[in-house]
Order: sequence, then C-alpha cells, then structure tokens
Amino acid sequence: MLHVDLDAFFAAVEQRDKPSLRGKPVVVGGIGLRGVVSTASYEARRYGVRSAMSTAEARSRCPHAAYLSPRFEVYRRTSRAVMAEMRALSPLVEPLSVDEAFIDLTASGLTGLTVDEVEAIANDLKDAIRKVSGGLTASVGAGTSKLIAKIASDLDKPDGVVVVPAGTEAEFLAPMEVTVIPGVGPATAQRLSMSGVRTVADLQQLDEDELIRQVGSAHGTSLHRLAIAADDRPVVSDRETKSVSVEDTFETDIIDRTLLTAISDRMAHRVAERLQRAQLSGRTVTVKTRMHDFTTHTRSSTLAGPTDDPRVVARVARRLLEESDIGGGIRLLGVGVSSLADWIQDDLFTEDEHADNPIELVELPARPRDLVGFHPGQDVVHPDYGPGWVWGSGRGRVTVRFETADTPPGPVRTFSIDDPALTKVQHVGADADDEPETGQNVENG
DNA sequence: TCTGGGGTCCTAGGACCC
DNA sequence: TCTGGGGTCCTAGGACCC
Repeated sequence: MLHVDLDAFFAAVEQRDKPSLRGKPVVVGGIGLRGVVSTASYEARRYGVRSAMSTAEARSRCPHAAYLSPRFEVYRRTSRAVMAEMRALSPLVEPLSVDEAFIDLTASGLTGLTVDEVEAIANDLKDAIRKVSGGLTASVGAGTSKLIAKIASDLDKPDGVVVVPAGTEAEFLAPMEVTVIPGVGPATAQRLSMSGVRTVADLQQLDEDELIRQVGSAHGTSLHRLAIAADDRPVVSDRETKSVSVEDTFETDIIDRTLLTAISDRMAHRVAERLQRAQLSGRTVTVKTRMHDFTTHTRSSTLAGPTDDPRVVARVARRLLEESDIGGGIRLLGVGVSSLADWIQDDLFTEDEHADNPIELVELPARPRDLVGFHPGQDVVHPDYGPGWVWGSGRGRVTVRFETADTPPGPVRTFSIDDPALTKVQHVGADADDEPETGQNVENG
C-alpha cells in the first residue's frame, strides 16, 4: 500500500499560482482575530509557524509572511486532478482528505514487488502528480499496511519516498514514540505515559487488558494490534458521508438571540443545500454552541424520517437553539445533520406538518462591500491590468498584485473598494459557503 | 490576541422493548 | 422485604484527524 501526502498543500498551491510568493513564507488560514493556520509553507515553518496555531501567534513569529485566505475551490480542483493520477495507478484509492490518500497496489495486480520496484512506482507517481498539478510535490510512504504506509510517508518530507520492507514492520515501529500511531493524540499519550509507555516498544510490552483499562475497549483493542503492526484494515474507495455540518466562529461573542436565530436559519439552509446537492437526507439535526470559555455544547433532535428540506432543518435548529443556554454570549454556532440516508423518503414521514405555516426568515443585516470580498489571496481581474490577486485591503482601499501562475509578476496597484472595474473571479464549482464570513461581519452591517 | 471548520469514531446513561 | 437480561435507539460529550 502507498500513502500519498501532498506537501504543504494549500501553501504550495498559492505559491504555484502567485509567482511572487515562491520561495517566501506563506501562511494560509483564517485571517481574522480568531483565525488559525491551516497550512504554512516550509519557508514559514522555519519561523515556527505550524498548522492549528492561532494566526495571531503566527504573525508574531513571522510578521513578513504572506497571510492568505484559503481558496478551497482551487484546492479541490487540484486535488481531483491528483487523485485521478492515483486512480490511473490502481482502481483502489481511498482519499483521506483533499491532500492525502491511500492506494492499494495489489488491486491492480502489483504484488510481490521488490523495494526497488515500489520505489520506482512511487517516483513515477510523484512525477505524474508534479506534471498534472503544476509542480506540486508529494511525499509517499509504502508498506504492507495502511499504518506502515502512513507513518512512512511522514519520515522524509517534503518530496520523499520511504519504503518499509515486508517483515520489518514491528522493528520499524518499535523505537518510535506512541504518538506516531494515528489515533494516539495528547489525551491518550498522557494516559499511556502514566503506565510508563512512551515508545511503541513500551506499548508492545503492555498487557492488553491493562491497555483496555487505560484507554477503553475499542481503542485499547486496536492499539494493542497496531503496536505490533498487525493491521488488516482494507483500502476503501467509496466511504459514505455520515454527517454534514456548517459552523462559524464569530469575531466577537454574540449574545443577541435574534441575530443568532438569523445565523442559525442561514446555516440550516446551507446544510440543506449541501444535502440536496449530494442527494442525501438526514433524520438528526444538531446545534452546536461554544461559550466564551471554549466549553462546547450540542443539542440534537431526531425526526421520524429523513429530510433535506431547509425549512424543516431551520425550524428544528431554531428550537434547539432556543433550548440552548447561551450564557454571556457564544463564540461559535453550528448546525449539522446526521443519521443520513442516500434517498429521500416519501411524504409519509417527511411531510412537514408546518408547511402551511412557514417560518419567517430573519433577514441578516447586509455587510459592507469591503467585507463581502477582497480577502487576501482572493483572485480578481481588472480590464487594464488583467488578472491578479488581493494583497490586502482596509480603509476603503484594496491593494492588488497583478500576476498569474504563468505570467511574470506585474505591477502592484491600489484601488478604491468601490471601483467597479475591479471584479472578483468566481471559480467554477465553488460552493456558496466558500465565501468566508463571520458574525463580526454580520454585526458590522 | 489563545484556541477554525469539516469530519469520524467511541462511550455512557436512560428509555424502551421483548 | 432492593436485585433479570440483552438489544437498540437516542442524546451528550470527548478524542482525534487533516
């Protein structure tokens, strides 16, 4: 099996499309006060910038980096092209996310390979990925199981290939820290350390019953096996979606229930839209709230039958929100639907008994134009200068660098935010929810 | 100036049923 | 004059992943 991991994916795509950023520190993520880093380029990592770090901390570590909002549509498009290359290698490909996948080579008859042969296959794949993606690099791990392939792909980043020979798996793992095992996070590592377990070798020695007492039945059983590299999990190409959700952290905590209701309604509609697009429907609606102290609560309600009707999702979400304690204001609100079915049931159960009495949608205040678009990194076009991207905006002005992936960097120009000549580029296949927005923006309206 | 958004899987208690 | 037992569904929360 191969595990393929695109290197610093979001940042690499930005450097590909914005030549002036090549070789420079780039940070992609939330750019607001409460934003976090999604991906830092390797140049930015040298300053200690890491994924999941608050953007504020990243800015203090690396003030001269370019801070960009993610362009998810572009990443998805690139991802699809890369995944297609993998499927050309083997029909059995399991994407784990937009930038990662497992490939089962045996599904295309590639068995009994030598280490050199596997290495050659991995390098060919890397070449194909580089060509189809406009120069992106990947790191590849190979082994006899998902566990080994996944861990191996991490050992020689970026742009590396690591093949673990069959039969050497347990000794390969033994000296490593337990946290290399996917599923062992801070909480599990902490518990294990109380039994003196730090490395996989320690874990291999630990009694299974003792392990289960420490971390629970399911986790203990699977960890006990993974520690000795006993992993027979298959590569599954079509995993079914189990839930669909939308959530938003506000720039400042929101206490106004009328505003929260309006936001909840809109989130319910976005969730329902996504369900419909995926031809799914669900029975359980969940509302999530996060308090100022970061404690998180969920309330859920299960319907008699599945729905993808925005009005039904909105009404249930409203009720759950009403039942939620919002204390002195909440920093996050989310709406989700689970217990999914891949069909829509007949009106028998889905019938909306409130259909004659539709809920009245609360209108959100309009946002000022300079908050509706023009995020750093955003693609724009100008009739005189051609295509470019937003470097920054504020105080009614927006600064644009004119360049594309295959043009030399052009001029940097500043425009009024109201300049009608400057237009945003809408990417094909973009979701309505690719547009970043926050409660703060809403409140500013 | 702490701490995103999209997910998956597991646990535990209570209701309910046979 | 406490005490069945097993299975399923629902709800809430938590750990973890990218």
